[in-house]
Amino acid sequence: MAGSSAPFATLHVEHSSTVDRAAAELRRAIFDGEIESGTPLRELALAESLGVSRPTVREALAVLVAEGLATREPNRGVNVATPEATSVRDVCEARFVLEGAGVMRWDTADQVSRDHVRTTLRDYTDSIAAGASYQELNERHLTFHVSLVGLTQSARLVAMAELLVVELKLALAQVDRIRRNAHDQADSHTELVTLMEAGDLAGAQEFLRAHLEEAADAILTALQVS
Amino acid sequence: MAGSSAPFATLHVEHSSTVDRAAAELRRAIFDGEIESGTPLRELALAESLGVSRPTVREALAVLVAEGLATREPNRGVNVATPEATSVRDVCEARFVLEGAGVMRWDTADQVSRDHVRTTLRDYTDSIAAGASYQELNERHLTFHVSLVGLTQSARLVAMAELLVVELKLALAQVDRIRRNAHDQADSHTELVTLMEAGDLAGAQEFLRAHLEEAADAILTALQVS
DNA sequence: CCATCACGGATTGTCGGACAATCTGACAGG
DNA sequence: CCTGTCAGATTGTCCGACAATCCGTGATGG
Repeated sequence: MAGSSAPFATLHVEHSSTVDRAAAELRRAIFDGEIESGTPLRELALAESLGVSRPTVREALAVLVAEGLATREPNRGVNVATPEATSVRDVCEARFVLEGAGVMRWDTADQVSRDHVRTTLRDYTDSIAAGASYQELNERHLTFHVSLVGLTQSARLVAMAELLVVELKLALAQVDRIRRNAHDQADSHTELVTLMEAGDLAGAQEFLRAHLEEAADAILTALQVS
Repeated sequence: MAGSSAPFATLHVEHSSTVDRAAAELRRAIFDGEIESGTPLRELALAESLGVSRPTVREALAVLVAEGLATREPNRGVNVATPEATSVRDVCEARFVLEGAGVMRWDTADQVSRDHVRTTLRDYTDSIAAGASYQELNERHLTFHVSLVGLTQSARLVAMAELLVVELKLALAQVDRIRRNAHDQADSHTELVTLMEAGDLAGAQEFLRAHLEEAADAILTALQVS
């Protein structure tokens, strides 16, 4: 009515359905450690706790299973997924493929994607400097890694990377002692971007490989201890 | 009871739930072209047609949406997804990242994965020689491409590749004139494996890139015509 | 004593029906 | 032309119910 050809492009209300809210609540409970890994998620009990009906709970559980946060065994219900050593390694390998592909495309990526990488890195380092909470640091850290995948310009690869990150957050929820490493990793990420800016993509990729393997090892040793 | 430590390893009954069967039936109908792209999938009508209840249909539709075969608009139901030009390009790009990563790991992959690539290639060429149906040729062709991703040794990357293939099959269902290219592509695949066996991984990757782009172009022109 | 079988409780898988909220489309009115 | 209203259709969510399946426990028989 008032003007340009595409007005209000940035406006939208979040149309959260009950299922979405239930799934979000379960996700939060898992990431916050309120529900231990391996816990069976009984439909009836959840329906009572969440104040929704059993069909709604079933749909929410289906979402969690699709995300890899929980596993369904036929006729035996849904349990919170337990991160295995093999799956941590697998996630690490998959992340290297996706993020490494992004790194190698630094030169051919568009300006927006590169700026996004710089922005997420600065957000991360700022959060460290501000002494943010463990939760927020993790969030920013992983957001930066996903932004690397964005350099491939492929929405589907980014979506896949986000799925991997969800699984990683599940593993991290088991071992929150990882928080100690947050500071050490900060410089590491800055150096990664510096390498890319300098045009040394192969070096950056090798750097990324080492970084991811180190992270996987840290998680694995922490998992073994607990 | 009778013998070795791991008997009956290859035995298993298919524990198909009603939801799985309903989803499979819908998938088949979509791939066979019985349901055109963009068709709304009404829950009540499907429940009657499939002879199952509406909640079951809802779950099956959720599966299809998660696979990317259909899209859900809140309060407006689910429609069969329509392959856009951008999504075809995106799938192509994502496939190149995944399959290319597999190609580059030919040397470091284990024997089983390499043999799997050889097997799927032979199955494909055999099917061509035997003059198999269009459906079967497509199936074998895409199975070969997924086996390339298997060279990364990452189960998650393979799962992602299979998701991409599902979306590609949706696009192919719209343009079955692609079948003409089946023969032309056969040699192309054999040459790809030959390059890898010879150790020219970079060449193989470049070959793959050209192959995928060519396929994407073929689909896109076919889509534009229709 | 040990292996097998039978049984009860608990949980899931599936079903039918029901109602409110929302969207679509058409129609009347300014 | 734009706005407001209404009826019909469809989805989102809920409730209650039942069969099928799985688990652990205890009885049975060799």
